[in-house]
Amino acid sequence: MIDVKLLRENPDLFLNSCRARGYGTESVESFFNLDRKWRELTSALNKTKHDKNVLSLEISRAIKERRSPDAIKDQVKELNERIRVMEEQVTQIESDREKELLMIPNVLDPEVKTCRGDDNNPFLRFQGNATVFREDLGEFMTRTENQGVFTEIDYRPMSHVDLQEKLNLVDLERAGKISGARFYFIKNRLFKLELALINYAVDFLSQRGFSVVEPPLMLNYDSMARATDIETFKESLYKIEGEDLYLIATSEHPIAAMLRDEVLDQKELPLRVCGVSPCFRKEAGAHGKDTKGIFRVHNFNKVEQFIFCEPEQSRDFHAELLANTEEIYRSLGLSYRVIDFCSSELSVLNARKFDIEVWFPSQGKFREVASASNNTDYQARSLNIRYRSKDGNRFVHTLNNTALATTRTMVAIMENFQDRPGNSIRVPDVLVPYTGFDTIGE
RNA sequence: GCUGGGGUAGCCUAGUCUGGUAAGGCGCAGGUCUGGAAAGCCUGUGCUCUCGUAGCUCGGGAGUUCGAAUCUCCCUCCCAGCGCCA
Repeated sequence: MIDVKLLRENPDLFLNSCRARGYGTESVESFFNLDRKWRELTSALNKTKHDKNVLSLEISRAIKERRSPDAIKDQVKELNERIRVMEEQVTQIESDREKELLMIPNVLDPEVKTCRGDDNNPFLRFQGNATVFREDLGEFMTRTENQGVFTEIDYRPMSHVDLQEKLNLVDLERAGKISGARFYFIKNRLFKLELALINYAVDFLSQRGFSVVEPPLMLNYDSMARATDIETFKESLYKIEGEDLYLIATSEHPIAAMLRDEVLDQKELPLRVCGVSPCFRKEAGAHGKDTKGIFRVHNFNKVEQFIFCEPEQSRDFHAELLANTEEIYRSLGLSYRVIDFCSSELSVLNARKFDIEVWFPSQGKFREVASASNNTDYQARSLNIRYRSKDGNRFVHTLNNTALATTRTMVAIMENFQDRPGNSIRVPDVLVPYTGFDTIGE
């Protein structure tokens, strides 16, 4: 939720943000219309309530002085009826105004480029040495603005779908039989690799000041609605039938909601939290995309980074979150590019967002593996998370970034570290202490 | 799931029986004092707005009443005991 005071003081800030995102400005205009009506009505209402309070005291006094209060009582009854009618109107206007307010997106970080379409997301940097099939060199160099470092190969590596079937690592068919498309059984050494990835990421973040939590996997409507936006409800969330509960789509949401309605001490900030959990997603907006394999699935495990901090520091911590994930992928030996997001591609919550996209040689594409968001005070205001400062209680800023989602990272490992005939997969060196083996297959 | 006890401002607590418009302490901020500090003393310290001799606020909602932290009902969360259970 945005800052109403700031909106009243500086409407242009929000109008410009809406325009840059490609949203209409109707919400802002409609808000001001309703706000004007609300001011007029609450003023009249408060005056009437004041009159009532005065008369009420008068009754108290009359009783003490042994005078009859009946005449005053009748007056108050009349006022009560007027108050009841006015309150109904105010409640309606407040609810309409609130709806408009929730439609107004966060103010963009001034660094965000005004542009549209994910093809135009500004490229920031490339890291690594990618294995690139000759035919994909054009795509690779375009996406890295000719800064990509690569090793050329003259064949297309096996897709993870074929490889995992060949090596008996995933059973999609039976998962489909019992649950449907986009479900999977992970088996054997691939499962141990998954545990290794989780443990590696948790250790990595623990060494960098993060506490670790396994969150509730379901949230009630109120907490979920405050932690996220309408788009997530439409595209991602599974509802539990007959209960006020939703399966989480990321541990970001329970971690953010964890501190809702709390006032933190300034000393507690920054608060770095690492969340580990399954994530459940309907993928409603992705019909036909990535239908095979485990790249896009209805549930997967993810290690998430989350930071609560003071407003002045959120840009620095955004950079820290990005650097952490880059370091994890670099240490795994995977090549990636970092992109900044276009104004039109950001979610309602985001002030700014970076993505990390790893090179998948069999697909011949960079694909998203991590998403680093700075939600400034937007999420914290909805969740009412504040801290005590010299200037009174202020809303914290919240930031999040994937540390590592297991399925996508395993796909990346399968596609980048398979041998030529697709008989085995090399385990990244940093994971060997966790897996206890250095090869899958053979 | 059952029984009992609880939820009051950032924290702790009084008020609830007997309805009359949230008392006090801690912490925090400012002032006074001081060479500087501590202590003491004074002031402020829930939210909203149009900033007032204003309105709202006692876990949430509904009811009774001129008036509810207080009485009634429903819900919720916490604690203890019992039951069930991986």
